[in-house]
Amino acid sequence: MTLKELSDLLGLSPTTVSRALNGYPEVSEATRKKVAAAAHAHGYAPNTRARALATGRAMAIGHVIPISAKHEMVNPIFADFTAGAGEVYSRNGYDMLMSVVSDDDEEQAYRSFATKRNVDGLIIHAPSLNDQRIPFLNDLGLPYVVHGRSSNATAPYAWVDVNNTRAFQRATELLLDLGHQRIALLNGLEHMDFAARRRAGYEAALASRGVDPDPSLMFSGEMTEAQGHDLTRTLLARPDRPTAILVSSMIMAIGVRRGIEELGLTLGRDVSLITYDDDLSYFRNGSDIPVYTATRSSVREAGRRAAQMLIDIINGKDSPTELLLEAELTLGMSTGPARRG
Amino acid sequence: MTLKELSDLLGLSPTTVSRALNGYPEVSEATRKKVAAAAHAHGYAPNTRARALATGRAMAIGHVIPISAKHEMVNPIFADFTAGAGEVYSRNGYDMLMSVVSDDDEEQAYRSFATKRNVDGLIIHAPSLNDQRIPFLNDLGLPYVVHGRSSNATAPYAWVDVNNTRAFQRATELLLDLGHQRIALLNGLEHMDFAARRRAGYEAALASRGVDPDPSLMFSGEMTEAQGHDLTRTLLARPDRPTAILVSSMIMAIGVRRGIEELGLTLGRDVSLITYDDDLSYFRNGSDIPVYTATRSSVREAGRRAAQMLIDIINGKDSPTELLLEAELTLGMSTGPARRG
DNA sequence: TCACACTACCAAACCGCTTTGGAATTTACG
DNA sequence: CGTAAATTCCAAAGCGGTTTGGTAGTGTGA
Repeated sequence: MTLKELSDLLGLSPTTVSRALNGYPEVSEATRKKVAAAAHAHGYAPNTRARALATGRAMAIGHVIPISAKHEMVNPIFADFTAGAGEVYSRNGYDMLMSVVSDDDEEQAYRSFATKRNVDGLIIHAPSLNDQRIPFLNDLGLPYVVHGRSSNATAPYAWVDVNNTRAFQRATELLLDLGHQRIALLNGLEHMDFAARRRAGYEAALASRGVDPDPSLMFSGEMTEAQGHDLTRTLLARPDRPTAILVSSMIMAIGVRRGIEELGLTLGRDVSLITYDDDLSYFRNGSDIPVYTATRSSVREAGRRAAQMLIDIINGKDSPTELLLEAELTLGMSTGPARRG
Repeated sequence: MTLKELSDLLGLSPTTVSRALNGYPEVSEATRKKVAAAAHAHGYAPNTRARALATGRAMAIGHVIPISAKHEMVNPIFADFTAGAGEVYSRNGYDMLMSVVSDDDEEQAYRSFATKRNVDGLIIHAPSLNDQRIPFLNDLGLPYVVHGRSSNATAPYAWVDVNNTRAFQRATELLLDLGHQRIALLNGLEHMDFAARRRAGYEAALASRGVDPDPSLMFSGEMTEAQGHDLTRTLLARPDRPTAILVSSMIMAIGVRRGIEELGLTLGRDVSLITYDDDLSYFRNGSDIPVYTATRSSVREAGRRAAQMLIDIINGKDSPTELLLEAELTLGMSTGPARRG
């Protein structure tokens, strides 16, 4: 069913039918009703491609999912972020276009979106400290929103981020309040912006209490379960082992827990643990009392906010283009007072 | 840069330029070279929307991500499946269109894809035993491939699936070989096809050894960590507690492990555990020796195969439209001989 | 009654590409 | 050399919508 067929059926011109369906005022209420009814009855919906060509708007947003070439790893938060963004898109009539590329080819993917003109905007994930995509995209002229920030960026850009510094500062302070002095940090890769900020928060808390940071307690790497386990085993084998561990991801925390329990130690009693929790839908942190004490922030909500921000930008609304979400610190069973050595 | 601009620049007609770029024979090698060079130099790529309109092909595949309205849960395997499929799509010039919908609205989402004509095919996830989407999509006339199968479907359909029955049969046999008699099954929701097949495999193995299945050891529900933990606690509190547990998902297995260890028991010694492992990139099962004994199959590879199958169907190749992948059974540290009561 | 402003509709151009149906030029052959 | 067959290119017609620039028809005020 095309517009022309529908208009022939109604004895109207395509112009009028189009206007009726798109809510233009130059059409009487009576015919608008008739048109709407007929469209519904015959299951007519405008062909996206034709409409996009005529309006110059693709009504689609592009997400580039980079895959670490080395580790073939997909960031586990994409699914939930995407779900949040997707809600907003469909509510606003936008499609979501995903492009899965090896992280070497990422720039090419953006360029291709731009020249092929099949999206109206982009969401950028996982920015590094000095992310080259930002100047690149500023040149490209396609609107975009970054999920996260890039500390060293010089030009302005739109972003939605969590206050990673504050979150880790508060978590560290809680551990210090509980009497912990040797606190290990299992962080993400430190060229990533979020990881650098988390470390800054951790160090700030230590500094404010006059505790010297011990570089041998600080790690950064891929946030996998195995990594969490292995690092924990190494850490706890030391004579001067830490009494608390601060972890950048729930998945890694699970590995930490495994390491702790393999040694016959009890989480929350022998070793305290606070983790960052992205509130992933398939990995809720306990049912009633959280298993892990955690700084929590919904990545799904971040997806919703970023999507809305991007749509606003595309539509020329001058709403704020920077949004800092606070993480909440929820007490679970993985923290307790430091035990006297 | 449009085709017309490029052709003006070259002093050629749009026709010739289009043909040169698309590899049609009616153009001399010399001009083809010239055109290709100019296109590259000016960064020209055809406007997807216009091309789609002209050719009648969207060059895009739709994925509908249903979100459980009740639990707001995103299936964690989507990310990896998507990554696999995405690789194949981009290699073949296809885009991937995602639509996130509450599972009540799923049919509407397919219909919308069909009437708006913005995809050439669909991938269907998580089929139930008697999935209504199959007859619905057969009527709709949009090619599709199902990730999984629907046992009660009457009409034929294209699918890529893992041999769930065989996988769970072998896993159960291994436990029986180790002397376990009371084996619990923590399964997914049993209206889902994969869960029903896994149970069938489990029951077949028990039957072949003359072990009576005990319905009180069989559970089905959402495969979350919390669920795994809670069920395990309940099971192990029983006087006639099972000596082994068979679990349908790695994430659930982590909860099972937590439950076991909270009771001061040791995994692989006091209680054996085999899990289904989808080989998720962010949750590799141990580094050298797997933590869990598992029936493993790469959901990423399934994504690749399903995508290729769909593209073949769209292009009218008559390659096979049914693909059954076998899971491998890998030994980890979570299984051991049954201990004498 | 006439000019003027609305209202309700429509014809045709356009978005940027592909493709059909020639037309012009070159090559091949008797 | 003349003609048939290739070769190489192009004009124009779609694809299915939106949008510009009208034109009838109705209502208002002088």
